[in-house]
Amino acid sequence: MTEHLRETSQRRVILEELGKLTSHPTANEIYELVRKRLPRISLGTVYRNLELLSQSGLIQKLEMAGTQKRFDGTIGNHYHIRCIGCGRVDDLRLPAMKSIDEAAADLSDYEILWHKMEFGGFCPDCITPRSKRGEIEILDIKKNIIGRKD
Amino acid sequence: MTEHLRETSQRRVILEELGKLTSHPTANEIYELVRKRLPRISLGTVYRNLELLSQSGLIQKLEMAGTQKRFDGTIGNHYHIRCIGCGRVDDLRLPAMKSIDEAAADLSDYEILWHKMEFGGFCPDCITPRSKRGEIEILDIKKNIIGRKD
DNA sequence: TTGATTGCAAATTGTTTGCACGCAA
DNA sequence: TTGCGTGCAAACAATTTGCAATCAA
Repeated sequence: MTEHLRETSQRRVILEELGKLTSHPTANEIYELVRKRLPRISLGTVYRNLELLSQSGLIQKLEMAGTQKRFDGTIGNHYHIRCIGCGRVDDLRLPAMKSIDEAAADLSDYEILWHKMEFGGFCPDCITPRSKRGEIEILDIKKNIIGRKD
Repeated sequence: MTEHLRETSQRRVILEELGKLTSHPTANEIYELVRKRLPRISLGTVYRNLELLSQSGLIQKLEMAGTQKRFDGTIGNHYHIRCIGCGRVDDLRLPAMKSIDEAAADLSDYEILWHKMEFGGFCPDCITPRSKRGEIEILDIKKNIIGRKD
C-alpha cells in the first residue's frame, strides 16, 4: 500500500484549497480552484491526489446520492445534507450515532462496520425562490420523497 | 411531466423481473435478466424505463455509495446495507426514523425533507473468508472507516 | 390517428490509465 | 540516483440522447 506521500506543490495546493472550504466540492471544482494557482496542473493529477489523500485519511471521499463524488477536507464522523435546489452539500452538526450500528447489527446477519447518513432538503438560499415556482418543483419534491433524484 | 405510463411489454417485464428480486440490481443486471425474455430490448430502454418508473413511484432508485445506481422493486422507507466484500446490497429491516429528520432540522437552516442511511459491513458469505486473508483486507476496512471506498 | 415508446448508435459525463519526462527525497 | 508524481491524451464505464420506425390507446 502507500508508503508515504511526497509533498509536491500540486498535493499541497489541493489540500490547502480544500481546507479553505466548508462545502464539499467535486473533483472538477477543486481542479478549477487549484488551477488558478497552478495553471499547468491536470485534472488527472487532481483525481489521483484526491484518491491518495482520502486513502491516507487526510481528506474524506463522499459517494452518496448523486452521480459525482465529492470531497471533504475535514475527516471524522459527521453527516451531510444536500440541497435539492442547488446541489450544494453541507455538514450537519449531528454527531454520528454509534448505537445505530448496534441496532442494525441485531437486525441482520452482517458484521456491521459503519453507517452513513445523508439528508435532503432545501438550503436557505433555495427555500423561497423554489417554492414560488410551483408545479414542477412540487413534483421534484415528491420525486425525492418517494424515490431518489439527481 | 409524465401523464400516464403506457403498458408496454418492455415496461411490464422490467417490473416483473425487478419484483422477483429481493436484491438491488444495477441497470445492467436488470437488462441481462429482461433480455432472456425480450431478446431485442435495448439497454437504453431499460435505463429510460427505470427512470420513469422511479419517477412515478413504482420502484426506487438508489444512489448511495459506489458508482453504479441500483434499483429497488419495493418502495417505502427502509435502509440498506452493503457488503464490503462482494458489493451486494440488502434491505435492513430497521424502519426509517422520521424523528431523525426533526432532530436534524433543529441543527440546520435547511428545510429537511428526507434522509437515507446506508450501512457497510461484511455479509454472512464474506465474513469468514475475508478475515482469513489478513493484511490487505484490514487496510480495506480502515479505508472504509476513515474515508470511503469503492 | 397520434404521440409515447422503442432499438440503435452516437454522444456525454465522470473517472481512470499508459507513458515518457521531471522532481522530491 | 530512484522511483514517486506529473501532464497529456487516450481509454473506460455508466448513462443519456437524437432519430426514424413502431405500437398502445
